[in-house]
Amino acid sequence: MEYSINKLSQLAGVSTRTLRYYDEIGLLEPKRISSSGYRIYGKEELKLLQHILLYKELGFELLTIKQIITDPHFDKRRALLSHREKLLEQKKQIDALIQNVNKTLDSLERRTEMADTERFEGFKKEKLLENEKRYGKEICDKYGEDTVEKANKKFMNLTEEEFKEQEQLAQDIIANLKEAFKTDDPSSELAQKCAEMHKKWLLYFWDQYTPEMHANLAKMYVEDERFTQYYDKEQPGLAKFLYEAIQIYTNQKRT
Amino acid sequence: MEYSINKLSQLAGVSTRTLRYYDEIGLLEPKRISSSGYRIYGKEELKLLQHILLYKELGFELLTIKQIITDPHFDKRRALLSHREKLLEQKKQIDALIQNVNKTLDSLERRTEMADTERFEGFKKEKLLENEKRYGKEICDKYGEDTVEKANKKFMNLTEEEFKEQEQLAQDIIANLKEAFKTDDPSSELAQKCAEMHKKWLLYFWDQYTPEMHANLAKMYVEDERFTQYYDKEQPGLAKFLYEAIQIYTNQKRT
DNA sequence: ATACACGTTGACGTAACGTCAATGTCAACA
DNA sequence: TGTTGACATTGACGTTACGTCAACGTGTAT
Repeated sequence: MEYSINKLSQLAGVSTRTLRYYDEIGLLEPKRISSSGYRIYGKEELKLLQHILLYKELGFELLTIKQIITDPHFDKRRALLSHREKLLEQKKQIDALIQNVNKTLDSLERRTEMADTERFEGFKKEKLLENEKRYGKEICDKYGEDTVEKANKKFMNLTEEEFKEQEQLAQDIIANLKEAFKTDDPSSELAQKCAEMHKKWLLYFWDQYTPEMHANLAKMYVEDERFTQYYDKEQPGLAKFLYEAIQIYTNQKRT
Repeated sequence: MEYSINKLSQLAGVSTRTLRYYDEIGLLEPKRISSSGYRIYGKEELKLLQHILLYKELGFELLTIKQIITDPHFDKRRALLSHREKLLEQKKQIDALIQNVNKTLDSLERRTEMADTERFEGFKKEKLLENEKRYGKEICDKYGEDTVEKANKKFMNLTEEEFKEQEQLAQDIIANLKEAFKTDDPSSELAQKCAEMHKKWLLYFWDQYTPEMHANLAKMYVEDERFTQYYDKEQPGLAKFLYEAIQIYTNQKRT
């Protein structure tokens, strides 16, 4: 029994375009070509095609399928195992995305449903959520969940006034830092004042302070681009400058 | 503060190609273009870009993101909800794929680990698995799990000899059917003999037989391409011919 | 002779960029 | 002032697995 491209496509339930494509990439070639150039397939090709479709249903790429069916020594078990790993990985990613979407939905609902009196509390919660989404794991890993918990609690206890002070202070630090940056000397008086202001700012969120912790945080300012960016968007190099200023500042404190 | 394309890309952690692409599709255009044609971005663009990346992390398509950020009346909640649905759907699909891969792995292991004495049992199990993978749900839905269970059990009880008989019979049916097909008359003697042979064949798997069940199955031969294909691969139209022969055969039986 | 179904190759489009290539611009240094 | 090197531009191809034309050739029935 021989089949034209149309018949084979109907038997197997794929489009003729698909068969032509498989021919093109050498995945499934017709048994022979008729004098007028028509593709002619045989029973073998039908079987092969069914094999191909089986693997396709498992989500394999055509290139991989080609290897599987052309090389009979190909280790199918290994291929299946690694493929399963890939699928599990994908599943994990999708789960993470779903969680992420859920969080975003949460914060959205909070914002719309919040009464005016609760607005500030909701606002802070949202900031926390945002923060968690951006840095979540890393911070916990570095400082321990306990420390993070405490910081969050302190943050939630801020009054609206304190919050505004803190914001203002953050702005002042940047302004002074920009000035100090011109001197290009992180040990300059102004730069050291910035480091001190930065410490004061931290105490809005931390309930204990050690020079080590301060120096450690500063290191993150240059190592993690998400922090770097906060200062560098005002002036490239500002994050590193602050880092150096804080190193000098905390070294003096420790001696 | 103004940023060149390179600075912005570093601040936000994306490639310059990405920024050019976003410009190309009108997702994020620079604040202005310098006299020499350079793209120049401002702080606003940085913020917008961060928003874009936020949505991108959630797995939104760029086209959707464009709508979200350009139209402030866009219903973000609805977008998030429907997006979550999409993700859940994807997750379900991946789960199904994983199950499928697991089954395939199972049947593979059975084949390799099987001792010679168990070969035939393993072989039958594999056939069943294969079958289940191909038709699983539909058959159960049509006949009820109970009937399917019984049929599977009967199948597993076949001796090697019976199995071979059954295979031979299936081949004979096709051969006769091809002959009968030439007459183009499903009520012809030969065609009716085929219907009877088909009944006999069925009794290898079914422990009860009614003309209704037989006629019903025949209907599936023309309605479900996976069955059609089994006969049509020998001769287009064969499945339908058998269907008609069986209809006539069972109608006579019922009157 | 004509109609009509069926076949062919070739090309573009998809999503979101990566990766060249060819060429222009800018600041700094010898 | 010429040159170097970093940075910018546009343009184009490649990626995956086909869908969807277009332009054109074949086979068969009327």
